[in-house]
Amino acid sequence: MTVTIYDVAREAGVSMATVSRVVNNNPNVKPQTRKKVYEAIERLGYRPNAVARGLASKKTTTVGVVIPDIANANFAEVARGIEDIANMYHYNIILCNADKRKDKEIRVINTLLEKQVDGLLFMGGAVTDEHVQAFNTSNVPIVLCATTDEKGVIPSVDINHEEAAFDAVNRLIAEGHRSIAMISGTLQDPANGFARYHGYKRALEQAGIPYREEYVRNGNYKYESGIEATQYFLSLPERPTAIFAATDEMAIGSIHALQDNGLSVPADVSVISVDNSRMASMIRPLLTTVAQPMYDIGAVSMRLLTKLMKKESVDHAKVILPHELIVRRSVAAPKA
Amino acid sequence: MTVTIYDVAREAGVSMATVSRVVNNNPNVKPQTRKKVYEAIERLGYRPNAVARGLASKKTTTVGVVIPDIANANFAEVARGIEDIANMYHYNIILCNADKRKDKEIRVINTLLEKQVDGLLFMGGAVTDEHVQAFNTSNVPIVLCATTDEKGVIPSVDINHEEAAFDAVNRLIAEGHRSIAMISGTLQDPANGFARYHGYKRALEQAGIPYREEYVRNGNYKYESGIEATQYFLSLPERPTAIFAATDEMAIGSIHALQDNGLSVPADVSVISVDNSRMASMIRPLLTTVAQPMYDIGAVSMRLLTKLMKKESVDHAKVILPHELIVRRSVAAPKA
DNA sequence: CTGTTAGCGCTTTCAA
DNA sequence: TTGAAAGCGCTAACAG
Repeated sequence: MTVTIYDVAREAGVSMATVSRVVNNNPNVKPQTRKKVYEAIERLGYRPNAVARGLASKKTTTVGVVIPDIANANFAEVARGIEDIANMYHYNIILCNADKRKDKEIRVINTLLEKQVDGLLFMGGAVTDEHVQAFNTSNVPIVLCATTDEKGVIPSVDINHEEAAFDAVNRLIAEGHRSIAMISGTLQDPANGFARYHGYKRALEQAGIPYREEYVRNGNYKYESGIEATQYFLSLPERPTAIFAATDEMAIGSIHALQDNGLSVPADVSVISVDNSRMASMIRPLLTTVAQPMYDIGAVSMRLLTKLMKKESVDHAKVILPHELIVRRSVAAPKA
Repeated sequence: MTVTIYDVAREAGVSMATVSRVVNNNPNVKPQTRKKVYEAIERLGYRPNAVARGLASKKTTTVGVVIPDIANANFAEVARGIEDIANMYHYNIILCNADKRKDKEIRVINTLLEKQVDGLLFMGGAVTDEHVQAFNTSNVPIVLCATTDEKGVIPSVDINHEEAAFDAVNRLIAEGHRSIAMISGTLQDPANGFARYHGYKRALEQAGIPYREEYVRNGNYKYESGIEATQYFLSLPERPTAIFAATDEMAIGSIHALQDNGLSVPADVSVISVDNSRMASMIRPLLTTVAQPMYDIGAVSMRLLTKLMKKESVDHAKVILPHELIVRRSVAAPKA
């Protein structure tokens, strides 16, 4: 039924070993022999069985990727970065959604390891001891992608979320704002949530602006929660002159809530966020936001993983990619 | 180093076969024996090797997915549908981006087949004879996802793009519009491009509205091309009262181009499209658009594939999922 | 209910 | 430069 390396060997009048050498581009084969083998392969329509190869060689040229949700634009962008570089190094990707749920994360880590992936790329929620423990049940290299572990023991590539938020809020302060509200993510989320909230607080502190409880509202990263939070801010006796949203989507919700209430952005209220998603340049006014290099996070972490898999030495196993403030039109000085 | 089924067998004082039975939940094992085996597994930290299992059983519980671009929101949504159902049936997904480029598509189909996937889900550009030929080099079931082959021989799940476009344009006509422009995709693309263009033409025809060359402008699905096309329409001596865009993104570009030119949507010009992406409800005015059930396309095609992989009989191997017009606020009657 | 025994298709020493 | 042979870790008859 299926043609194997053995069939090719017989057809070409050589041994299996030689066919194997040809298929794997081993230079120690006489050109003439090589030609014979190629012809036999062609004639028989031979296709190497990667599973058998994997068993024999203990390498699958496959890496596992655990991702919170591939339908999320940010993660999809990371995934694309991963795949492009993987491709370049002839690796394939097994993709598993885990929705930032610890049990699911642990489970997929294990099935990925069962599949004998050569390496693992992990994006998720907090990286707990339990995760680390799961990682340690095997020797395959791991890199954390767009997250870090608290202990800082696992290689990772990420941006500095705290600093990104800090920069965004500082921009508002530089413009003259003193009444700055924040639409945050869930504070349980270490990266998008907690760190950004802290950046906000630090910026306020540094500028000597008192922190006000009622100026912080938790959202769920989504458009609707941006609307909801903004409506709440508008109901306050003293409404903020600027709003910092932890994500573009919430910022857009905020802008629309403002506009739907007859307010103008940025004339009446300024809005800033972090992400720089496609949508940031697809609304009016164009959104000022801090760009996160999602594609690069994926690409760099995959590149790092290839090095780890080849046991190459790696100088810094913790890489922080730079973010950048993209100034567009949603921020202006507060009204006098 | 690594603990194998053999080690477990020895530790538990049974044969490999018995361990295998336990691991695979074969009911023919005395509960007591089962318990002994589980304990040995626990003690040794045994983790089955899926590669070895794959070689022996000729099943990898892995399916290959070729996708144009995971960073594209529509495809990412499909991918999520696929993954969820795959998960449910205990399959894993190997994901390959192929950018709708035939050479890349053929290449990844082959590497996926080398990896001995149990099934293949294909999303891409046109499905040519060359594709079919590549599919036929193996016996693994294939299903086309959000595409169809011209010959109609391969199982597939998709929506009726022509009809979706037809419905959208009809809505405009029902509203009283007679000057309807279209921002199309590239006509080489069978689904999003050509079919939607045809739906547009057919709707016009049926309503007895003459087709006008200058009212059709090719875009590339992106926001910017929606802007560009709309600016062109506005430069026409007789400008259209309504615009049909082949994608939401182009529609949003169109709306902004209109607004940036001081026109109001829908008071001055109506805009309609197809996709119903998240963004459709994240702009002002809210976009009227035909919803494509992307997640379901993924889910249903994966479900179909599981049946094919189990050699279950399948009544209809060509499934067309229903689309639906989502009426929001970007369409109104033309000015008198 | 359990064990024995062949492979699955390939890579990889080791010799020649 | 080539071949022989021993596995890689597991499943799947088959026998008992």
